[in-house]
Amino acid sequence: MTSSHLHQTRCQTCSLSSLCLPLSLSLDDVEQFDTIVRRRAPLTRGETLYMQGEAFENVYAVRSGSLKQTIIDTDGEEQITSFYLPGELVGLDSIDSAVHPGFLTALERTTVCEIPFKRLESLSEHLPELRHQLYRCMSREIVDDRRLMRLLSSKSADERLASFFHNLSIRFDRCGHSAERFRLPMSRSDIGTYLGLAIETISRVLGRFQQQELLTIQGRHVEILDMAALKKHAGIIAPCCNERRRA
Amino acid sequence: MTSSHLHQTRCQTCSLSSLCLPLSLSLDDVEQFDTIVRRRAPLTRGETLYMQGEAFENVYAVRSGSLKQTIIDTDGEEQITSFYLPGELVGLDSIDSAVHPGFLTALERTTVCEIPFKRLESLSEHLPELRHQLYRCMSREIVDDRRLMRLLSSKSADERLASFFHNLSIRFDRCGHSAERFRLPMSRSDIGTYLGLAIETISRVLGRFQQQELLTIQGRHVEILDMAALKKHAGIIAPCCNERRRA
DNA sequence: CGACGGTTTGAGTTGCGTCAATTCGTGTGG
DNA sequence: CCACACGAATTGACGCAACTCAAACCGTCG
Repeated sequence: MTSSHLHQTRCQTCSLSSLCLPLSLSLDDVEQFDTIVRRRAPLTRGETLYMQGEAFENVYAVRSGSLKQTIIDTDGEEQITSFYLPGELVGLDSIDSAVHPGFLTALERTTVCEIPFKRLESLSEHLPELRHQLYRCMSREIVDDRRLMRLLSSKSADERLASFFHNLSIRFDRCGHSAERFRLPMSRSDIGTYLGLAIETISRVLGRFQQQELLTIQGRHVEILDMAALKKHAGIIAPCCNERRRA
Repeated sequence: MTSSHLHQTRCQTCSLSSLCLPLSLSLDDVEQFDTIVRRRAPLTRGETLYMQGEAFENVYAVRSGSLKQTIIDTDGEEQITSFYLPGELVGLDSIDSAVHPGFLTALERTTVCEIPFKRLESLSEHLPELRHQLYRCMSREIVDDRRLMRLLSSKSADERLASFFHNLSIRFDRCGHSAERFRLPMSRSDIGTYLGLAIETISRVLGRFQQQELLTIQGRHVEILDMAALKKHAGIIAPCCNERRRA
């Protein structure tokens, strides 16, 4: 039956476990961890995992697909603050206020693991590695946000987009896709909102990138032709943060 | 003698303890916590607490004064990613890579408490409240960074500065200063780098704010005359995040 | 008093946003 | 199966907010 099917998958056999919270846990510990994880039915494109203002109960690990976080400001403007790919942890920004600061929406068919935060917290009492991993995840999120801040505060449209694609490439690579060819899960408009650029600017810059033969892009299919040049265009280089992570 | 003087101050008697990590600890627990905290000699204006690339060992709680974090990008450009005021925790972004991502520099005479992270982590094993407080601090830092991202990605110079002053006002208020009158610890140039604006723009906008009688500013002395109007100018309103925090 | 950061003010330039029109792509219904 | 419709993406023309460069001003410290 369906519900048992949903519970079949386990951390022990998950291909993403080397990216996810169980990262540095022993087999025994992973087994303990696995018991508090709930598998959810897949979300379809556009479906929301939670709403802005909703009470915070769980964090989520992305298994497949992708999501975006959208925050609606007091002035009613919509902003995208982050995208989440497989192996990444969603909801860490909700701990402080115990309320979700934004909407979490699936960009495509997406499966996530639901992890009740209270139980995660208690479990972390006896698993120092898990605790450390949690601290690291949150710390990394801060570092990544700071990188985006620097991008937004002083970089040109070209640099922002080059950095964006370079960053995506690294993250797709890490979760088992190709670093050179991938399908964009988000629309141009999403990219624009995220990078603080008008959709028309996105379009123009991508046109330029194709002329310069940095990459090709048709619809949502991207192929990066000259990674080195893309990196150079980016200015702020993501790998300096990302290499270390793997260590 | 001096060194004993430095160790005199204790968390139990610190006026900031209600903002800081010991926030929700019992008296006994605060005492335990206090034993791992090291008081340092004050930093003078311009002195660095740590350098970019240095190994991460400690986090720091600001007791008095203020600091800025500066990151030098691969392209050599200098960016200020955050300011830290009394009661705030510094260094949480260094956990992931175990290396400080930027320089931490005192903006004025500043005292900090040094907290060895390894010992903090072990201590947190037996103090659930401390653990939770740490998670909250990190989560809050993410939320605050996201707010700045939204500011940078789509707000005008006026909105950025209004939001900046409003935010400062709240934070000064929280650590015991006046919300309406305070001394800016940072230069206009620092503000510009932080908000992604040219120093000339800062100057012009502040001129405009004075004409509109939102505030007066001479040198570094600020007086906010019309908090409500300032808030309205800000668009993104900080308090929505900050009110919750106190709950 | 003169020198030197830090700040303000002015004039000219430009990257990107806005508006508007066109094209492309995909799904729908006759 | 084609025609139509609708949203997503592109392209072009134009304006403006903020940047850059340059000069003047200010406070402070030797």
